[in-house]
Order: sequence, then structure tokens, then C-alpha cells
Amino acid sequence: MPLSRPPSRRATIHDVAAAAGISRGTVSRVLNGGYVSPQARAAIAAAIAQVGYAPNTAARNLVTQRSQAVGFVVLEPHTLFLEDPNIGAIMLGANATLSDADYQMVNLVVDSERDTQRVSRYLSGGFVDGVIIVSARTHDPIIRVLAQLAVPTTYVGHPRDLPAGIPFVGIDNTGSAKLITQRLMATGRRRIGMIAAAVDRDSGADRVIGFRQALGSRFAPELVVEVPLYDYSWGVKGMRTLLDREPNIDGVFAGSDALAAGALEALRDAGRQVPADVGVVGFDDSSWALRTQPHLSTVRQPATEVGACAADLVLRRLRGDDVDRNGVLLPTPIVWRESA
Amino acid sequence: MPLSRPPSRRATIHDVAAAAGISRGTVSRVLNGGYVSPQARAAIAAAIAQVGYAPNTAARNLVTQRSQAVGFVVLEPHTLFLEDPNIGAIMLGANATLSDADYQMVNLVVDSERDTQRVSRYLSGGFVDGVIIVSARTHDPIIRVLAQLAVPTTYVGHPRDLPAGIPFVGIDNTGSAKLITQRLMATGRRRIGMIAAAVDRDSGADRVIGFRQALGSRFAPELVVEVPLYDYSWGVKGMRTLLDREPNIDGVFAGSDALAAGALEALRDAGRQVPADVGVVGFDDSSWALRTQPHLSTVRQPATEVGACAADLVLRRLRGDDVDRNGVLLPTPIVWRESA
DNA sequence: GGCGGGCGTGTGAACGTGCACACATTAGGT
DNA sequence: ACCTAATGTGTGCACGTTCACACGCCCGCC
Repeated sequence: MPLSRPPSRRATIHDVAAAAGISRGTVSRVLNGGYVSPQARAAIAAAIAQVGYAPNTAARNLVTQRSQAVGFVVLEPHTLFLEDPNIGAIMLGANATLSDADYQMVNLVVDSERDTQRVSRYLSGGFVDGVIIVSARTHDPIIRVLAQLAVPTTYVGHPRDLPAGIPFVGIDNTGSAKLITQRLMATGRRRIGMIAAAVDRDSGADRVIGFRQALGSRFAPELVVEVPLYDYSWGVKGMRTLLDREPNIDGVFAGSDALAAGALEALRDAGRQVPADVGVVGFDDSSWALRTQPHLSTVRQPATEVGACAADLVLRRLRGDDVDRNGVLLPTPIVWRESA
Repeated sequence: MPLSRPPSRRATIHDVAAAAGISRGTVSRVLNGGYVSPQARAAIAAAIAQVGYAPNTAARNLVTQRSQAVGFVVLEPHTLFLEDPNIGAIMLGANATLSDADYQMVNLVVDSERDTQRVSRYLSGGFVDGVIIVSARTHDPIIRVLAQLAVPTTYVGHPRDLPAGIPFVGIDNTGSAKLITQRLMATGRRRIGMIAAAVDRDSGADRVIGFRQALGSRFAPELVVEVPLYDYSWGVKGMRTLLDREPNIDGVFAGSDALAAGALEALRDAGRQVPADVGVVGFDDSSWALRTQPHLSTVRQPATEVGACAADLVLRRLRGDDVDRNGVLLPTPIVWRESA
């Protein structure tokens, strides 16, 4: 004799079928589309309302072998996640695209060693049909785990050790850093420094490379100050260090708008005029850029489009289309304002 | 005769059992704990590695009737989500607590009408054991949907129409707004205005109520300016409006630090000294507060703790403990700095 | 009038897992 | 020597769903 179940158990398709006096096969058909008579359809609709039925998607996934969900994994320690204006925009861009295709975006944050393991388990547990990875570092242990995952994965950005054949989407950090530095030079600046952050990530490292390429033989390693975070207060500290090392500095490329805003404060404290004495450029074209005095010249980072593109890449692989396995780089217009 | 399956299908517990020459029951036991001999354990471990087995968590959930996951639903339009410094902190606080209990936090963003429906379906589909809702508006349609959900739900904040018996966690917006306004008055300010945002949310509306309570008979409705977003640029605009309406204004309570920072800019443009001519206070104690000149006096919002507390509430209900159905309010210390 | 085909419905077999139970083996106590 | 307990292992069923198939019905056509 079966145990009596708790009365609060969820209604199943059987309950609906019983209440409507029709077989569960037909109930399934009205849910998923198929030939059903109007009478049966009506009876089932009434029964569903009566018993308060909601389909158990987990059970459905088990048999259909797909979940209509895509994981969006953010690999960030606390601080970066809160401060970075791009991640939110990438996420919303991805969500909009997935939503249009009727996919559920499932956002997982990795904030500790334990999270890494649990999230890996989750992603390989059949809850998602595809995965988007944001801000992976070189040598991130999760890269190995995901490589042997049965699920299509797309990276935003491309860590150096990303195995070949895994698509990614990003921006040309090297090229845009080079370009904006060159334009800084074109305005007559001679002693140009850089405040670099997150150099353990490809995005951060590539901006330094572009900066170096632009300066060529005029590149001076001591004028690149590395700070841990893309953060206002580190912009202040980084600029002070630069001023110590080269009091006659007349140009600064900051790795983000937040850093640039901090740099502006440090310059103001030191009595320098921007852009008269020192030209300052940022990166991101975030809300910081219009919030400073003067407004920042910067590189527009198409974060929303990046997210949409990553989602699109996953969706295309889900449909079985073959996609460009070499990755996609989106253009980054330079926005010229008053700060340089 | 069964069809031959695609060779790329995922390994199941049966494959492991076959490879190890042991029944699947024993494999299940080494996965979930139970009496298993060392030899069998070793053979199974080898077999798992050989066939590349990862348990199908969806199937496990189906039989165990629980998912070890908690949904974290953010009900925000684009802009607010990107600008609000609290949501990220609440999320990370919740994640830390859930992670400690070995629960997976699953973050779902609602950004459109379509999202509302898909997320409701997801939440009622058996993928989560509990739900945390952030920043619900009064009359949000999702409140009704969630009310009849079989899953324990906790709100962060408490919309006016939240049905009784549903626990929530928040801060005393009314009380802290009243307190900081009173301290503004205590410094001798006589003509005090407010820049209010998101008044369709309980948090925003309650801050106006507290402001009004503090001023009592001196309250002047025209000195409350409502703006749509907790955003720097709206702070600028709000402050300009206040200056238009009351050129002799000498105190301002802004509904967030970002608004306060904007107000500082507008005041600077108008040639007023802060705090000499006008006292300004904010709300949140976010990174904005130390980024302005002068630093902001503000209300510290314990966002991380709010998230942790919400997660704890869900976990306790999951364990069957009975929790305070009237909700929890966390203390909000006032931080007194230079701006007032 | 038999027959093929569209329509509407019911039925059984999966999907991959955990769990209760049955059973087998061994050790230890009376 | 027998019973009991502890330790291992195998088997059947259930979870809630979809899907392929089979069945019956009615229509129109040769």
C-alpha cells in the first residue's frame, strides 16, 4: 500500500487528466500542441485551473533532453562585480536575445572556490543547454572543467589559454588602446603614462600591449602603473604614483572611465589643468564619462552588443548551425570629448 | 529492438555500473553515501573517470523532489539594475549564505513582460526550492503569481500589497529618513528639500514619509522633487529644480548617494558652498559617498546583510523551522561626514 | 461497399535517478 | 551451533513528463 502523500503535493498531469476525465496524453498535447478537440481543450483548461497545475519542467527536460535555458556565468570576486559597469550591460544584452528565442537566462555567480565546484556541477547537471562565460582569467580552473562539458560554451573575452575551437566574442582591446593612445599623441602629448588594471585578464593585458605599440620606441615601462581594480579610488592612487614618477607627465590613458575619473581628481589636487596641462582618456564610455569635469574622451565598449552576440552564438550552435570558431570582435568607436 | 543512440549521448549511471561490473544501486550509494566496500568504490571511481560520467541533476531532482537551488529574482528595468549599487551587494550576500549551505543561487532577471511569464514558469517548474525577490513594485503582477507558488518565497523590501504571511527583510526606510533629516535640522538648517526617486517602490515612498515626519508642520510639499531614477544626472536636475523653487534652500536630503553627488554638482554650479551654505545628506553609504567633495553624510544600508538575511530566511523555511512572518528590519547606522 | 487517410484519443515505454526492500555474507555473542 | 547484528550488494518501483504507436471514428473516393 502506498504511503499517503502530504496533501500539499503539487498537481501533476495525471491529476489534470483525472479531473477532466481525459487521458494524460491528451493533456500533454494541449500543452505542447497537437490535434485536440475544442471540447477536450476546454475541459482540460478548466481542470488545470481547478487543480492549480503547473508543468514540472524538470521532468519535461528529462525526457526531451533540453532545458530551454542558458547559463550565464560571472567569474568575479566581490568587488569587481559591483564596480564594473559592463557586466550588467552584457548580461542584459544576452538576456534580451535569449528572451526573444524563448530561452531562460540563468545567471550564476562564482565568488569562491566552493562556488566553482558547485557551478560546474550545476552546468553539467542538465539544467542548461548552453553556457556563456564572462571575465574568465587565464588559468582559471573552470576553463578545463567547461572544456569537457557536453554543452555549447561561448566566452566573452578570450583568456590566453582558451582551447582552440571554442568560440568567443569580445572587442579589440589592443587595437582600440593603440588608437586612442595615438590620438593622444596627435594632440601633442609627449610624456604619456597609463593606469592599467586587471592585467591578469586578457582585456587588461591587451590594453597595455596596445598602449605600448602606439608609443613604440617612446614607451617607458615605469610610466605604466598597475592597480588591482577598475575603480575610482585606484585611479586616484595610480595617478599620484604617475605624478611622482614623472612630474612633467602630460598625457594619461586610464584602463577604464572610473580610473580616469579618479585620475582627474588626483590631477586637480596636484593643481594641473585638464586638458590644458594633461590630457586624459578612459575606456568603456560608461556613465562615468559624462559625470566628470571635463567630460572624458574614451573608447566606447559595446557591452550590450557583446552580450547579444554571445547569446546569438550559443543559440546558433544550439540550432546546429556552424559558427565561427575563431571568435568575433566587435568594433569600438572612439568618443572624443573635452578631457583630451 | 531499441534504436541505436547517437554516440555522443551523455554517460549515465548505467554506463558506469556496466563499466565497473557492479549494479547501479551501488554506484548510487558511492555517490550519495552508504555502505560500499573499498574495492567496489575504487572500481566505480575508475569507471566514472573512464566513461566521463556526471550525474544528471535534473533526474535526481525529479525523484528527490528538491533541487538544492534557490532563485534570486531581480525585477528591474535596464537602467536601475545597472546603476543601483545595492542589488549586487544583496546578491553577493545571499550567495555567500546559500553557498555555505551548499545551495546554488540562480539569478533570474526580469526585464520585460515576456520575462515575467517565462520566469514565473521557471520558478514553478521545480528548478528551485525557494525564491528571493528583489525590488518588487506595488501591484507587480509577479506578486500574485508567486503567492500561489508551492515554493517558499522571501521578499527584499515589502511592497504595500504584499500578502500577509510572506516574510520579508528590509531596512527601516521611514525611520532612517526621519533620523537623518532630524540631524540635518539639528545643524540649524531651516529650508530643507528632498530629491526623491522610485516612489512607486516602498523604499522610495517610505523615505519621503520619514522626511515628512521629521519636518512636521514645517513640511512643504513643493520642496519634495520626484525624479525617476536613483541616478547622478537626475540628482543634478532635481537640485536645479529645488533651487528654482526655493533659492534660499539650506538643506537637502537625497534619496541616494548618487542623487546627492549630482546635487553637489548642481550646487557647485550655482555657487553654493557645501556644507557652509547648504547641508547635503544621501542614502546607501555606497562608494559614491567617499568619491564626492566633501564626503557625504549618509545612511548606511547594510545590503550584504540584507541578502544574507533573506537567504537565511529561505533556508530556515526549507528546513521546516517557523520564521517570523512579519518580516525583519535591519538597523541602518547613520554615517556623519563633511557634507552636512 | 471497401479502403485509404485525416483527425482525435488512449497506452506503454522510455528519460536518469534515488530509495525501500530483499537478500547475501560475515562476525560476534550466548 | 544458533541467533542477531552489521555490512555489502542487487532489484523493482516511483518521480512527471514526452513521444511513438495503435486504435477508433468519419469522410470521400474509386
